[in-house]
Amino acid sequence: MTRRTTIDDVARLADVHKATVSRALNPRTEHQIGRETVERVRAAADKLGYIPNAMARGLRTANSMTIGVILPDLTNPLFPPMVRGIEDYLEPRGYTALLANTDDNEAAETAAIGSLLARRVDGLIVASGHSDFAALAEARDAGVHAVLLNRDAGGVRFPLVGGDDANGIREAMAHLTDLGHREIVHIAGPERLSTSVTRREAFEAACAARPDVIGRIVEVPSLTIASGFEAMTAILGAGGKRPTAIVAGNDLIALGVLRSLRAHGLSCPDDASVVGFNDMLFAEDFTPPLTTVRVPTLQMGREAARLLLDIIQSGEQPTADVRLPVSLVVRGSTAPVRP
Amino acid sequence: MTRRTTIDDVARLADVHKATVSRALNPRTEHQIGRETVERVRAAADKLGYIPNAMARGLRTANSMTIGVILPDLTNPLFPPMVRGIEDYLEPRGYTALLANTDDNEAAETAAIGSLLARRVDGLIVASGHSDFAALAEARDAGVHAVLLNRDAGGVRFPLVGGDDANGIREAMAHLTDLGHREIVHIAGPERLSTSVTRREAFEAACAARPDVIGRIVEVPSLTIASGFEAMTAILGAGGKRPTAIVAGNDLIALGVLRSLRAHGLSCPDDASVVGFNDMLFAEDFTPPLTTVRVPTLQMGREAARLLLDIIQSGEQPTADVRLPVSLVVRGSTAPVRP
DNA sequence: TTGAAAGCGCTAACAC
DNA sequence: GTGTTAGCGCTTTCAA
Repeated sequence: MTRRTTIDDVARLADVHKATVSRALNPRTEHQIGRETVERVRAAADKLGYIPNAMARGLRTANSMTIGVILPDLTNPLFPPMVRGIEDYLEPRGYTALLANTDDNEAAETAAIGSLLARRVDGLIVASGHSDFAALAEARDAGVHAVLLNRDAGGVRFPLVGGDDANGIREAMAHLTDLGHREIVHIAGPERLSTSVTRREAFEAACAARPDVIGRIVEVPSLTIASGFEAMTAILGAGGKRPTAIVAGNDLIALGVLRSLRAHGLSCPDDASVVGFNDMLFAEDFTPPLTTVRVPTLQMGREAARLLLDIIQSGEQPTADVRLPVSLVVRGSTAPVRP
Repeated sequence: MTRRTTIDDVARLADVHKATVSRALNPRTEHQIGRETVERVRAAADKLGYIPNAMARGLRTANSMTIGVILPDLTNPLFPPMVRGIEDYLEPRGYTALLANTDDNEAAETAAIGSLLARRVDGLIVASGHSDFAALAEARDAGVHAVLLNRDAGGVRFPLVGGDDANGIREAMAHLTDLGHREIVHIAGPERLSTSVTRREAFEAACAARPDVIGRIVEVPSLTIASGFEAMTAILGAGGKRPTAIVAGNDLIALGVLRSLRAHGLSCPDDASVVGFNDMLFAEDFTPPLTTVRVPTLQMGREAARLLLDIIQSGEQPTADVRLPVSLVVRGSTAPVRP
């Protein structure tokens, strides 16, 4: 890699001091410099293909124009839209996102935070919040600004941008009861995830408000297809009355439920209705197309980035969390209960 | 954000010179320092929570330990596994990936390259290659090392890591002809993508080798569900004999084909067999589950990262491209041709 | 409006 | 085995 052009090269060619080059090329200080000089500097910079070194600038200005994004697994379809939303907001503002996958694993969380702090990120967007995210405290101690995305964290308090999960469950339950369902099982995600708790509580509240509805909760250890499959298989294997509807903790669980139903020779929605959560990619292409709660993941990413940049620029912590509206999308996996 | 601890703080506490701290904390130079001193420095660093400033280090060493990843759209399910593979390889080696989405748009490509060059990435992995990626020349001129992932680029020559697409199409065609299909349409992606060209040529070759097979090619402008839907709708709308099988340029197109079939009240695979390409996430959950060519995207990402780091460390350009094996996954969207 | 000088935090060459 | 010195490429006082 041949030596890159530096500000001194440009200064020499334009026959000015490098400080002048710096000012001429920075939109915020450009007005301090004579019109003609700016032109000359620009011409020189263009000619040499000068691209300022962001590391040198960052070292001097003490901000890296870089945002760390911590998520469990990019391969989980929930996250790419969030990341895209974040990047779309950051990019035109000169910021770059640094991604770190944690796989819900404490060692990786610690490593991720360490790597991001070493790169002196100006802020953190944490989409992998859970109740015992110890490494997050390190970031807090380092004075890094952070915003939580989708999932709340336990110990460390940062503002949260999420969807209105409780309302999503309410709508799902209203839809199912309208269809005549009275025996409903909620397959809930692990308690360490705030979204699981919110959804479960909303489910319980909805049942409490409708004494004719018999609600039951099954908790699974992870929000995966496998967990959904196993939970549904257990439900079908157990004796007693089969529920007529399932409210899954998320779409992956719902997909596992669909697969289990199929494996048992049962039909959805004829033998059981299923509702998912998130409206992830391809939810409409499953067999049957999934009725689910749409969460505006792309917009959530944008909002998180916006909130974080606001915090960085103002230096103030915001007062309240941001809850974006969700909406029920009715498709083929729900139907009136069979007589 | 309170001032972070620097190497001088650690030096003061350990009562050594900062150069000693630097050496003691760097695994590669640690042996130069006395055992006891290393311990003392480590203790001091731990106590202060010292995390070296990667920008300062990068400025001094002239490498950022950073790799730029250029892709069309993270939201396209083809890419998250590749990115994950890249990150999994980079992370334990101290590198971080910087993502840039281009949306197949020239302005964004230029902006992406510029932003990555400003951050002085040590190398580039380009998953958005196409025949007129002009901005790539800028990277080449800057002396940046690069590896192409999945798609080849036109003008600028860099090593490519991809799947054995030609063989994938051969296997798909063998499968279809075994099932008795003789009228087959290939819905090909745009010519600017090397994968489209390779697949199309393999399709043509397979047809040429089987004179009893009537192959036809329909080209679409993008590898999307919408393109697949429109193409299939046009095929069904046109008079003449309907093909008994479709070889889609990728899974998204195949999905569009499935949707179109359904919209026309036709059944897959009864009225037409469909083969996709990539085996992207959830291909097995569609209606019907998609027969497709599995491309090892995660492994391709790893390989690309490995190749790039090798190039960076050795300074040598590799001789040949890397082609990873692909395999046909037979599922429900293909069946024997109806008599 | 522009120049000079200092320094961000680190590592590498050179001393001893 | 450890200290000294210089400098990576930039921005930002302070002067003029």
